[in-house]
Amino acid sequence: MNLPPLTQRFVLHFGEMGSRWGINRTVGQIYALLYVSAKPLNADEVGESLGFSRSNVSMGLKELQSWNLVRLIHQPNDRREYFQAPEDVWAIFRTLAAERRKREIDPTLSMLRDALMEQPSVAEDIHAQERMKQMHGFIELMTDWLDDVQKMDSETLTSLMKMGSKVQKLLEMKDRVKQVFTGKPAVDTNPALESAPKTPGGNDGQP
Amino acid sequence: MNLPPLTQRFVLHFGEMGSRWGINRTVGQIYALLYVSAKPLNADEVGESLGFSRSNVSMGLKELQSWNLVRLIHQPNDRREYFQAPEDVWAIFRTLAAERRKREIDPTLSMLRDALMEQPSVAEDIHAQERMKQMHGFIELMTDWLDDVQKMDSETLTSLMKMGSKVQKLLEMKDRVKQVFTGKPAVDTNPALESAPKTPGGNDGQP
DNA sequence: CTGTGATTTCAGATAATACTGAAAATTCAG
DNA sequence: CTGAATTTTCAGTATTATCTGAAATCACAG
Repeated sequence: MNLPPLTQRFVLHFGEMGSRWGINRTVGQIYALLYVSAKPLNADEVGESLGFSRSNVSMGLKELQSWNLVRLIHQPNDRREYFQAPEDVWAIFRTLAAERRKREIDPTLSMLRDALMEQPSVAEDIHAQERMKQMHGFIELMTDWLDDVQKMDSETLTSLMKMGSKVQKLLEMKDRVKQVFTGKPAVDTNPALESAPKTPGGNDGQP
Repeated sequence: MNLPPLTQRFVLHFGEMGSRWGINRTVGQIYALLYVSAKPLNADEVGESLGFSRSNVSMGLKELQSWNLVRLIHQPNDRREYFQAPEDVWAIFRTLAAERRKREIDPTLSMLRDALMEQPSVAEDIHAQERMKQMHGFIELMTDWLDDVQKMDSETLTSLMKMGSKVQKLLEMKDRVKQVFTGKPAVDTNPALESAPKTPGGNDGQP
């Protein structure tokens, strides 16, 4: 491996972290290299740079393509395939979230759905099914929310995230505004929202 | 393995998914079993139920403890250690998020921080460092947001998530309210991000 | 078509992980 | 203390995943 120092550090780190992220070293390093590279690379260049066999690179790139994490392009007058990683970090995150969800969440969701349709035959399974129901509800809440926010554009999401927990204050504000219009405390589908410290009548005593 | 049908399906599924989630089959199955179990189990019961050797169970439980995913308790008049998985799915999620972050994100963040302090020595590294800067900024945005959000209680979070992308509407509303105070339209290159505290009358919701 | 360059496949080699049983260490009642 | 019950460690084995080189397949200019 003969890479400039910063690039090398980045690449090696991704290789090592790979195991924790559920990808292998090769794939991690290839992605890292493509991510920091200023120009698209072909498979030989990747193999050369990282010291992997040509076939290993081929499999790694195939894996990355199956994750939609690299784009395949062609240079004029060159039959070889060139690869690049998309630049926009938000786009990368969206892709990653979608793919991981497809592989790591959806199968579980579907298994849980099936299990919840069954009639438990023994006492232990009654409790087990109740637990699965809780898990199912939670995962569905999370994935539905993710679907929703993934529709928003990156700038809006950035703004929201920078607000952090201040969105809570906005909710309270919304609530107060609503009261002005309706003349009575808002009774939303979301009871928790009413636990605002400023809400005139209904402080139910929080921690 | 001799488990009631629903429990068995759940356990086997977690075992298989384990590889995708970066844990091994044993650990996945043990956790699944504890999760659906109505009562705490000791290591022998776990091993018996799942058909694992006693030592394998011991290592699996150790792993789960290092993730803070199981709680160790004692029964009166019984020297054996019993294990249970916390019930609250939100609490489980918070633990999982915290642990995964510690293992899978923080090391990368720290590597990126280091790399950004260096002076690139060759042209390629200048570009590479710029890419690392983008990645670092994004990850920091996400983790800071997560820190913020993790402080909120589960009910509030549930409400927010059920709103989904409707929070966007709130932002717009906030913006209009601000116009009333400042007498001029908000800068719209970044419509949502008026979080700058410099706006004279516009309290954007400080703690 | 044909031949060359490029890519993929795959059987076997290598490396990494998971699992077990036996032995060591720990815990605690008596 | 002692010793039985319980848990942990660890060396060896089994299993699984990764990687390679050679051969097969594919793509396309001529």
